[in-house]
Amino acid sequence: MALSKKALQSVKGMHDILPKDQPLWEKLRKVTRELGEQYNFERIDTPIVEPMALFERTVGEASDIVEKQMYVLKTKDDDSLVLRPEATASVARAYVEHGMAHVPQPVKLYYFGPLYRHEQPQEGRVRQFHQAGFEIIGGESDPVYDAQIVAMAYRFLEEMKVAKLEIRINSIGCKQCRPIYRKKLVDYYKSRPSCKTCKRRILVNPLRVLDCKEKECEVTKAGAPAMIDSLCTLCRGHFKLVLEYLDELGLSYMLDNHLVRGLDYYSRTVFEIFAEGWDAALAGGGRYDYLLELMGAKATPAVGCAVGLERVGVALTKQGTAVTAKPKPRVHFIHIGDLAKKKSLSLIEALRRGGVHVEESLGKDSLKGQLAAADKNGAELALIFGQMEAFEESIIIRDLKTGAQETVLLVKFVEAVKKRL
RNA sequence: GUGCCUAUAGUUUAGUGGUAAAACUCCUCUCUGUGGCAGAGGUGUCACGGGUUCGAUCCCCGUUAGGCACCCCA
Repeated sequence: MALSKKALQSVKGMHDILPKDQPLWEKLRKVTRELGEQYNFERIDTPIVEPMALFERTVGEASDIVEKQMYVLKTKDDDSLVLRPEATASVARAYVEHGMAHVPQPVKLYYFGPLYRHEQPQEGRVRQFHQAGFEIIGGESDPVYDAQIVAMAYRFLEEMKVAKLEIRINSIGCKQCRPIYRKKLVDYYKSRPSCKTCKRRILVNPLRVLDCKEKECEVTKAGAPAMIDSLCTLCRGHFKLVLEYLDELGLSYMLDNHLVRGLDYYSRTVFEIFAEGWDAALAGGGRYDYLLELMGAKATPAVGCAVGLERVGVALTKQGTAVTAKPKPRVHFIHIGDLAKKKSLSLIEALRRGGVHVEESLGKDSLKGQLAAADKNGAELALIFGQMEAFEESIIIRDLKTGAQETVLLVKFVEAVKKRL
């Protein structure tokens, strides 16, 4: 029985990465790997499925991710598993589980893989999406790591040739100063006009009012107290150093005291990187000194970033600099007749072993058809091997541009082909 | 989860209340000894389900998917 239409379609918000998209993804993988190696990070791959509790605790019960975006799986044992909605918690889990606190600190790890969130798809937002991320776990809560992480995220986008980047950065303080700020903000909002959503937000997750884009909130938001003025001495000093290190690295940034981020585990530094003209963050990250503690492990400072890979692709397309396919094969092997076809296999094999990128059309038998295929593939040379050549132990090399052709002996034809490329 | 818009061939699109068309692509043939050309043919349950109608690809409703925005986030 034929499958239904729906069964023949990828599920909503999850897409095939087709051959034509592969050059982009190959480059993304390459940049991830190279950057990881350059900065002395080690690769880690964690399972796509994790216990649900891992994210409930760490990302935040009130966050959208946990409230409504997780793909939850019930197992036969009645465990609740989820398709991971983000990777930082998984990496931190691995750090704890494998006792990485007992190797030289900090531990630097990078990953590349898919994440799952049940959201409404739109530009730059799909349900299965990919991130490359870099995490520094352990050691001190040293601002130099924050700066390095920002630099890496920036470098990543630079290496991918995304133009006109803008770093927005903020500090959201620590356990000591954030509650004080939160109270200030709540008090401030109580007596002022704001939109419906913000009236709710101010009760549930006050910091989020700073993200609001409603007209009603504009004036109130503009006059709202800034976190940066409420930072405690330690956090202020920390943030100041982060900025100084960024200056030292020659990275320009924009202070954005409305930048808060949605996940509970962030503390102090938070940042996002945008490409001009598109209001979607291409990369983001920050410090998460409380994450391991939230997991019930020993409090351990950490900082990290993630790059939204689909978004990098969208940004490149918008900027007209999409990554394009590699050049096509340049040599096309053509056979004529059954005897030649049989012998062709080992000749093609010899070319491949010799490092020549050769394409064939062994499935076609007509000479014209094969030449047409060679032409279509943009080959520069055609190698023509027929009955006569098989007897003479030779092969014809035809230049497809000029039409010039010449017969060479098989004993040295691989070299002859190479010479002409 | 909400709102608006959209759905015709592999792709980009036209079109009509009387069951479809163009361009490009792909496949086959003309064509087992020389390509780009040409000619001929082929590739569609007009997204799915229901309703109105003598008749629906077209009008109406629902579903699904896609796009955009909200929300949120990478």
